Amino acid sequence: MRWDELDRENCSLARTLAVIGDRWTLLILRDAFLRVRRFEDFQQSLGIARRVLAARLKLLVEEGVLRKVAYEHRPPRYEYRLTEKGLGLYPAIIALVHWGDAQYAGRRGPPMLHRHLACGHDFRAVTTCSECGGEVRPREVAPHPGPGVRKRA
Amino acid sequence: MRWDELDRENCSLARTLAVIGDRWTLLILRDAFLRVRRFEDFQQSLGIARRVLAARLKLLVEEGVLRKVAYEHRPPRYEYRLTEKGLGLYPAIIALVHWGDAQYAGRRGPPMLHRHLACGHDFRAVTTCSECGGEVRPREVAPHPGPGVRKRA
DNA sequence: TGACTCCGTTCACTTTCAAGACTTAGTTAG
DNA sequence: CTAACTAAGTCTTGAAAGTGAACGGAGTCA
Repeated sequence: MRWDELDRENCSLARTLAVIGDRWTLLILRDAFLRVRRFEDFQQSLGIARRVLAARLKLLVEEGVLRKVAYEHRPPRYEYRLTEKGLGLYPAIIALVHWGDAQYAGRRGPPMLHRHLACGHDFRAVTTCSECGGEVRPREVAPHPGPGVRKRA
Repeated sequence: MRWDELDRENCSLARTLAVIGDRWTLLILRDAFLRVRRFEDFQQSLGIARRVLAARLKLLVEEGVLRKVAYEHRPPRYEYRLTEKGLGLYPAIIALVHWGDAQYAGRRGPPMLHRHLACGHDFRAVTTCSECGGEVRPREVAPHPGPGVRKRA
């Protein structure tokens, strides 16, 4: 199967990865959450090939994850900002960061901390159940077909 | 920058993506969470090139995300199972699935539902703060350097 | 003996990526 | 007016990774 057929799969993860699943996109979005907005800044922050950066930004704009906002008119220059849809990826990104912190931080601790402004503390992300509020553990979840299933071709 | 230099970056997301950030790995892990365990089953489920599947499984075993368990001795055959470290990726995966559900599910609803066995209900994953228990929203988080920071080279 | 199973490996391409030079459109300095 | 500079891409070229199909090994089954 080629990658560009993935978005037709009957799986929300596959459709998500068709948009943000390549090697660089989540790092671009991490930078976006850290208020990086301009082509040149993304490029220098990530060391990504310019051609690839241009392609990724284009896709993210087409998908509505980022939007281009003019910040200068002569010459016209645009910056890239997260949309609401893009902001919706925050839980996934913070979960990946937290996994990296747990697995790869040295004895000195993680390179970044995250302060929850609502309570003022540095926090870990905890995945909880929308129904009972309890923490969700992988072995306590049973996936089953939902209303949107289609049969495999 | 080449991809194999990423794990030296001073960022937990970069180090995480160095392990699970390629196009197929999260789909392999999705299958693993759905109790797919054998080479042939991964290959047929995903339609991935066998060469790539072999390389990914090898890396995931080396990284301790999966482990090989013998299920037959003559001829020796192994299956791939999630380790505790691998199970730790569940919050990230469920967050990505939830984003896909929210953005791409048709009017009939998502293709898969997830039942929380602790309470018996189908649930959404909610990212909450380990300190105050409140739901975390992206604009309410301030990242700042932690004890493990190193200066950029 | 021959067909079959499972887990990979090899081969012959095709596609994507990395790194840096180049382009375009406009601004600022001399 | 000209030259240098900036930002946002685009182009080029060799290297790397991915694709799909065929092949191999080690054993089972009829």
